[in-house]
Amino acid sequence: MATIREVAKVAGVSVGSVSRYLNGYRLKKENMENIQQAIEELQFKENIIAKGLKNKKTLAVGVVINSLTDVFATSIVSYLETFLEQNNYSILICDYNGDLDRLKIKLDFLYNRSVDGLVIFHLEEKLPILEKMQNEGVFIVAVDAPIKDFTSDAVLIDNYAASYQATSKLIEYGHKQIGIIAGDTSKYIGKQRLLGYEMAMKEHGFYNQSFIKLSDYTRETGRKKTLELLKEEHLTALYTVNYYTTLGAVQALRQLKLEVPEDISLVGFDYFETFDIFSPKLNVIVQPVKQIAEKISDVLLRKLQGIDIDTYEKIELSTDILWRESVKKIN
Amino acid sequence: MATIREVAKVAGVSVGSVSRYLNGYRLKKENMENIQQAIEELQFKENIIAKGLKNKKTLAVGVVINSLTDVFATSIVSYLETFLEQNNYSILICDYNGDLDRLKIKLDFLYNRSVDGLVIFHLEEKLPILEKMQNEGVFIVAVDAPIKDFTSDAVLIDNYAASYQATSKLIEYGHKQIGIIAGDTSKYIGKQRLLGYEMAMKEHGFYNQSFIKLSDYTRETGRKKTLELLKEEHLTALYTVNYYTTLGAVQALRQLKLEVPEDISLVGFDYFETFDIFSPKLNVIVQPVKQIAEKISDVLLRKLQGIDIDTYEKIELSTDILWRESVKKIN
DNA sequence: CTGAAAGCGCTTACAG
DNA sequence: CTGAAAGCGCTTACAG
Repeated sequence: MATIREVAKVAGVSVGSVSRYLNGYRLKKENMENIQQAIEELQFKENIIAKGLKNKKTLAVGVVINSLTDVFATSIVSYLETFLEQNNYSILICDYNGDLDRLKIKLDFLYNRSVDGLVIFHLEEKLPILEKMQNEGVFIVAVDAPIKDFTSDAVLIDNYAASYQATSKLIEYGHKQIGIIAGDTSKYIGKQRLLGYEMAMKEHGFYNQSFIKLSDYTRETGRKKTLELLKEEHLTALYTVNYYTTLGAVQALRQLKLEVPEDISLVGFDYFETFDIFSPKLNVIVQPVKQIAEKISDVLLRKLQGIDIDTYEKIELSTDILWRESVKKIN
Repeated sequence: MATIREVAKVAGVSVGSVSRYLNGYRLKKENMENIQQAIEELQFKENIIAKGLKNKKTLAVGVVINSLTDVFATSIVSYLETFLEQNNYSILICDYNGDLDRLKIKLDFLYNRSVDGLVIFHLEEKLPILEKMQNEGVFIVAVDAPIKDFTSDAVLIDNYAASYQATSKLIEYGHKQIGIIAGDTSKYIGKQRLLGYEMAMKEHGFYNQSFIKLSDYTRETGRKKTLELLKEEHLTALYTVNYYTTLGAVQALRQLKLEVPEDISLVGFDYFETFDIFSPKLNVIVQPVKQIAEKISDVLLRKLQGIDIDTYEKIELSTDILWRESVKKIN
């Protein structure tokens, strides 16, 4: 727990010189060597707190996700943590489990912690605290969905194109009766994912409103809506718009003793290893998790370094589709 | 971004008084009111960094888990984050994905951040950095497994009893040929979970070494080992010692077209919602996730408040068993 | 290139 | 109960 002051004494220089050395300035060669030696001798570790007090920087980034048990979000956070750590930024993580009041508490908490940056997942409504933070110089990156009426950097995927492609591909395979278990279409992601499907269906004249069920991204609702939809309509294919909905659909198909792809084809969203216990292997839209994390950290680190501070980027990444065994060609 | 100094000026008192007020000391009633008013007027927010510099406290706790996509660990962290946040502590989260070098880097990072506490999951080998941190006053809590030759608080579950109970229950149901896909038995958890099984089997004279396969907690190895085991031995029941191994076993049984529980009974470890897409519903050992988080934060917060600083607790929580449809009674 | 000094926003022992 | 002052461990404009 030596301080810069002790290092200075041992090295025979002033504290200012030690500070400069630590911050990469060039000193007289001899001084640099002496300082380095003193640092090692004393096992000096710089005090990030004290540094932060002067610099008005905490080297901390708040990350807010809905749930820490959401594998999609945490797999992004996992990469992000590594990238930021490599740049000496730590992550303060918070989740709020869909409770808006808790979200506000957590944001207040991060505000009080004076984080330098904030990464916020799937939030669409602007909150006053966000503006306050932004005004005080906190860089905010929205992930998954842009925040309405709020200018910030955003890293998104092209949800519309993802759905459009998946649906088109099903159509290519001869399907016309394609159902969708959509998400909350009052929100950005849900809307985009539904629109892409609708566009593809309309282009081929297959659009039918009764093929559409709205759900809430949970497994259980996904399961119920799938059961409902299949009771009402005869479908040859089904498209489910997120991981948990896909799980629910799989469960429903099993309850109905429908075989995939013999009885019905299935395309899901978001790949996770767990899916591979299903046979046949599901066809799924894959989000570029690592790339998303890279973009978030790129955008954020640039700003944190003071580069292009007042231009905002909205980055939209394309998705991939893992085409395996759960879709059958029909005529 | 008002400071204590400005508040003092507006309230007509000294900075010391404002500081005392903020820290809960009683002042003259009038002064307290003036200070409170000034705080609101100026929207004063205390600077945790500056506070930390004086107090030598960061109000931050490092949390190290193997993988941010491990739902078991993150569900504990989710509770933990809430409990700590309520006490004004933030969580710095790190994962290392099984890479010991990365683990060391992350621990160094947390050391440099001067965290006040450290929660470290499933680490068994002591590392020099841990001793260094402990010597400098960082409170360390081991979760999942105790750290060998290292004295710290620990929050564990009774793995031995969990296995013993599960196996005994299978025996009660008439099973004698009970296989186990165990974990890494060179490690604490793997060993304990195997020992409990062995003890139950031995007590009834059913022990047979060929019923045992060692695995590595991954789905894929779990799958392979299950296939091997069932090719070699005729079993009426199988016990799998963690979540991912259980997933692998389910997959293997499916490949072999074995029905649960008609053809073979199955007991798994760790309950997660995902399991419920399987029919029949699996019988699983359940760890008390929320309680684990509570104990971690209790132990840690006490120490952080300076209570019982030099006694260490090893808390072993009992598990529960969710007994549902995947075990058949036989005679 | 480098030292002396002021200051970041707090806390707290000291004196009254 | 409270003010003045020193100090936590750094950074940096200023002067040389």
